[in-house]
Amino acid sequence: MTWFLHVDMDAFYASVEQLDHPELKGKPVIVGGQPDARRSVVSTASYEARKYGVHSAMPMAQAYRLCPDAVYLPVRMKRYQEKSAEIMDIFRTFSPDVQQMSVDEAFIDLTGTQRLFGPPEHTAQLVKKAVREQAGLTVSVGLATNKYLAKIASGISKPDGFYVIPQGTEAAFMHSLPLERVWGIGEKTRTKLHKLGLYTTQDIYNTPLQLLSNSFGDVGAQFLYKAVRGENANLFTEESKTHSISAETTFQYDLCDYYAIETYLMELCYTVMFRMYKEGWASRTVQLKIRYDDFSTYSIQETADRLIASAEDMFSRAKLLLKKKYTGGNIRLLGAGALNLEQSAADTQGELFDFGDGKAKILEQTVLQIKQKDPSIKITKARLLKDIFS
DNA sequence: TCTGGGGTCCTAGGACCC
DNA sequence: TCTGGGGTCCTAGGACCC
Repeated sequence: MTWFLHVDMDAFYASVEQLDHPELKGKPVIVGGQPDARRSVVSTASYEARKYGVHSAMPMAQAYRLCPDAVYLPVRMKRYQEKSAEIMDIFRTFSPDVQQMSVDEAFIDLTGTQRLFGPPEHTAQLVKKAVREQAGLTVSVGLATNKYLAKIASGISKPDGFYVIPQGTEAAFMHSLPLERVWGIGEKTRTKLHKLGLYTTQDIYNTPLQLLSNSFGDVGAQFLYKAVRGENANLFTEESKTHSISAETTFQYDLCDYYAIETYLMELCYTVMFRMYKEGWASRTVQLKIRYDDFSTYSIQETADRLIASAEDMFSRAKLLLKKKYTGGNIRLLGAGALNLEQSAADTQGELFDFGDGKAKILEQTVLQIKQKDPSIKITKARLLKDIFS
């Protein structure tokens, strides 16, 4: 019998802040953009703040009205990643098979760990204890016979929760679950289900696969059919086929000056390309994303025959996309990305196939190396300098 | 009070080839 | 001279998740 544990850290960003600043323990803490900044949202609210109705993705201004006395803190991603790595290492002392899903959650395969740690229920408690004692944080865990159910289970009794779905009760568990808790069914799908007269997991259970296919397509129907039976066993197992790296910015005030738009686009391209250098990716596809003041959102992408050679190269491709897509108007958000990433090959052919970008790439990578050695050193394109001095 | 940023996967249609 | 069928690659948009 296979057993999977899903571990979800409780209000992760806020909890790390409370750990690093003990005087904040027991107080409402809200991590996100500045509360007085326009267009910022809540990343994480501590459970003390959630009592006031504050939750993730809520506009900061609204959170501030609900809970003006909360402590508002900016996101310190590096710190959370560091803490995350520490906790993942703790997980790996319980099983060699740890699958990290995001900064604050992971699956731990407990199949065959009985000899070392006892039954899975016991091991789950050991994991909670180890994280609490060694990392100073609480986590919620779900234990089930497949990853899909373990993931749902971990959300049942948050925070500091523990929920087991015993073998043989999988379908019964799903029948007891409100639609809002079914992973993979969001607001749009729920509305669509309601229109079909389906309000519960049991309603879906009693609907023939063929009927579901008519409304949700073969893949969607298959997902729903299996979900309500607790049978999405291999949902999180496949390696993802595609990878992408993107960066986007929502401006505090809309942009309509073409030169300013291009300058931000350049900054985004440099951000994306520098990450690709660091992580060893290559790509032939550049994507541009535009969101206007009415929130309408458009994207355009173009795949070339040859790889993006440098940040400058990516910028010139993105500029062409901007020219094609942007017809004027107020831009609220601008994004740039590289899609269909491939492993970057060793740079042995650089001289042979130098399309004039070789120098740009070497320059950019040198800048990156200097920045990595000493992050306090500021080197940047003259066009971006205004950001440094502003 | 309008609505962040970074991802993955799916669909439907078009281009192109055999 | 009214039009098959399959496969692959690409694109734009949408749904969902953390």
